[in-house]
Amino acid sequence: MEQFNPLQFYKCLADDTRLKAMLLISDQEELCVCELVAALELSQPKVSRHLAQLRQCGLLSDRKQNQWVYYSINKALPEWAKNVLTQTLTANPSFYENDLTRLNAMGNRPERITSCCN
Amino acid sequence: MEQFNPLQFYKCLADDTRLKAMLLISDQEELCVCELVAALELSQPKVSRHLAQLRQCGLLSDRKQNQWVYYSINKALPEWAKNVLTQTLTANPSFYENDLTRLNAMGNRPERITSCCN
DNA sequence: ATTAAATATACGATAAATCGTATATTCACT
DNA sequence: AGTGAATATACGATTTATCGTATATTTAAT
Repeated sequence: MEQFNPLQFYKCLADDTRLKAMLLISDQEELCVCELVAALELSQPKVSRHLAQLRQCGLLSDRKQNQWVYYSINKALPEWAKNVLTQTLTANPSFYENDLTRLNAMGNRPERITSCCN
Repeated sequence: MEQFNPLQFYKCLADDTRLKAMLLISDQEELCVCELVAALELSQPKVSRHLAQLRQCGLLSDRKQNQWVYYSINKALPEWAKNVLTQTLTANPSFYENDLTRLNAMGNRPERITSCCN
C-alpha cells in the first residue's frame, strides 16, 4: 500500500465479488478462500484473484494456517475507510444475506486454531 | 433510481472524474457544469457525461437556472451513502485541493439567484 | 513417494467502461 | 432572425477490467 487513495479504495469496492467479499469478511472477522468460494458460489480462481487484489491494495490482510489462507480486514486501514465499510455493512444486509446463508449452511468449514495466549 | 444499491453506488465513485465531482459538489453545496469543467480541467462533454451518470444513478440532483445547470447531492440519498461521502470528503482534502484551488481562481463564475423566500 | 485439497498465478478471450470528436439543443442577448 | 455560451448526446475507437481454463505450488494425509 504505497499511500492510501480514495479512488483506489472505491475501485476495489466497485465489483460485485470484491464488495461482497469485503462485507462478508467484515461481518465474520476472517474467512478463508474456500469459505468465500462456497458463500459466493464462484470459482476458486475468480475468488482468489479478487482477494489478491484487495490485499495488494491494502484492504485485506492474510494469514496462513495449515493449508488455508484466512483473509481479514487490514487493521492498518484508515479510519474513514473502516467507517465506510461498517456503514455499508450495517445499512445493506439484504445485499449479502444470501451469501451469509450459504456460508452458514456450509459443511466442513475449516477449524480455526484458537490460540490461548493472545 | 430504481432501488439504491451499494454496488452501483461504489461503481459511481470508482472513477477519478466522478469521485472528484462528487467531493467538490459536496464541499460547495452545488456547482454548474462549467465550474466543474474549470476546476477539473477536463472537456465539457466528458464532465457532462459523468454528471449525467451520477444523476441517473441517484447520487446527484440538477436544477436549471438560465443557461446553467447546477448539480447538487441528491437529498434523497440514503443516510449511509451521505455519511460515506462526508467521511471521504473530510478525510481526503489533498485528493481534491488542486481542483478547489482552480475553482476559487476561476473568473466569471455564474451568479446564483438567491431567492429571498425559501 | 503418491495423492488430494487449498490456494495462487498465467494467458488469451471477452466484456465493460471511457474517451474524443462531432453535433444537437436551449437560452440569453442583440 | 442571428449569434454565442452552456449543456447534452451520439458514435466509433480505444483502453481497462474481468473471466474461463489450465497449470503451478504448498500442505496434509496415506
